[in-house]
Amino acid sequence: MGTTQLETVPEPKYWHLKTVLSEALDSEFSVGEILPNERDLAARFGVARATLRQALEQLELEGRLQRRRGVGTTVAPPRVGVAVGTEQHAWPGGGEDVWQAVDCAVAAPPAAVAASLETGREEAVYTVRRSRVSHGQPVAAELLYIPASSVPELSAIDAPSGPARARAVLRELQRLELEGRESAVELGSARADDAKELDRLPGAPVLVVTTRFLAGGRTAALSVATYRADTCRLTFGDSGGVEIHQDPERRAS
Amino acid sequence: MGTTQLETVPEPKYWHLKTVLSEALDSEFSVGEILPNERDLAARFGVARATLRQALEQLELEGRLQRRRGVGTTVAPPRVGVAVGTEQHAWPGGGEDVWQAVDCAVAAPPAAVAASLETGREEAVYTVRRSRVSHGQPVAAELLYIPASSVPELSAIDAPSGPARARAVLRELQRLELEGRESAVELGSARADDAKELDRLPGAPVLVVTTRFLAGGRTAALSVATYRADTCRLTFGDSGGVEIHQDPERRAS
DNA sequence: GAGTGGTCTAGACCACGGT
DNA sequence: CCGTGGTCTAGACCACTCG
Repeated sequence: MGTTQLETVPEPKYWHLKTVLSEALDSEFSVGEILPNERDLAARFGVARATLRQALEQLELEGRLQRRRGVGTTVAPPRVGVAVGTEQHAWPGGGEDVWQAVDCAVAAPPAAVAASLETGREEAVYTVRRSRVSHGQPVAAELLYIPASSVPELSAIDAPSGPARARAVLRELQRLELEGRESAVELGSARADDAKELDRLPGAPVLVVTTRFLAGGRTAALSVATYRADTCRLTFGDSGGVEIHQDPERRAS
Repeated sequence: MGTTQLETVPEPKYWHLKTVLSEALDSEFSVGEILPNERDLAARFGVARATLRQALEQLELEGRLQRRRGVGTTVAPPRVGVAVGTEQHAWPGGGEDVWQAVDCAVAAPPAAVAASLETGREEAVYTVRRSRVSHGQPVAAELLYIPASSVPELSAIDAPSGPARARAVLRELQRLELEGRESAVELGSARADDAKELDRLPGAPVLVVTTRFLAGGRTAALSVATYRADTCRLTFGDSGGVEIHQDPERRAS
């Protein structure tokens, strides 16, 4: 009996909300501006707070928003482009480096790392922690795994634990002839320790860049770097590392 | 009154759940196996379904699980490595290509694309849709923007709309001398059309690879490719594109 | 039609950051 | 202390897949 089938596609509320908010961000807000709190926003749109939050989560994932507990929700600046994989034939720590050595331990690596390094299961490797800062904000945390066999000249007690030892290991690495590197990027979620260093909550989305450094026909070092997915755009260039200032296409709806 | 402050760090339930489930996946389940449904799992762990879902969401984000409405939750296979940015100096569509041309339209591109192409705001460009399949599964959807000025020999009605015209445009592109390319990777969420092609729901997490093809001192073409973030690991190699069969380090907690 | 995951609600309490 | 976002609950209904 004339059951008018309008509203043909019942688009989810949160999806529609996201679109509306996204347009509002473009036209009515400027970077850094603080949004009304979640309870007010939910009331204003006539939805439950959970639904509103679902929309905000998506916008945060896309780098449009930044939310901080106890503070509020702010409009995020455009993602910062961080160069990865330039200086194709350079060891980590060489030349002027964007990374800062934080610490260095000697320990057995995770199983997957050991397999990639083709070291024994329980064989200890140098584990260098580094952090990367861009525009005053921490953007990445890295763990660099270096088998002792890659730096044979180094004695384990060469320097006191800490940044000094980390730098000593990296310095020693430069002596090898680097034959190439292979990188992979995938989505992950921040472990508790990385999250702390990145000023995010555990579980925050990150881009994990795994790089194998090849020398002497094998993997001489392995880097696992986790970048903040909300604030970073990873750039790979073969054109001399030209900085792209162009805003990438907004992928929102 | 001896308020024993055990449980020192009230780790969120869903986080702990994620860890437990993750270990269970490693030890008690095999790839493709189907998990109990969400209501049963929630009951078994004594949490609300929403909490259980929060844990599952994280695991899906990390590529450990695959959920499909009306079907169930299954254990996902390891992420497939897809090569990006190899054949550094090749145009899209050249040689044996992993991409398949789907369609080609002539339309005004999004503002951000127009800016990157340095074309006029309303200037129409060829917009080629391509899709990429790996191991029988769709892994990426791409939009290739090519200004008419990059393929001057082509007449707009050279071929009927559809794959044939798409291939004609790509063929024409080969005539230019490619000077380099710049790529960037960032996290995004799938638009409705891309989601459909990738067999996912709108909003699903994707890795967006934006590539500028440089010729004649300017951007001759722009590719925006969206890869399924749950199933893909993007590989960048300067060592001849050696396939890495090694499982990357699991970033789960 | 039965069973699955996806959406949505209206509450509650907690952890954190500033005042 | 108050206000913020983060977590959690116990329901309900919807959209989809498949037998």
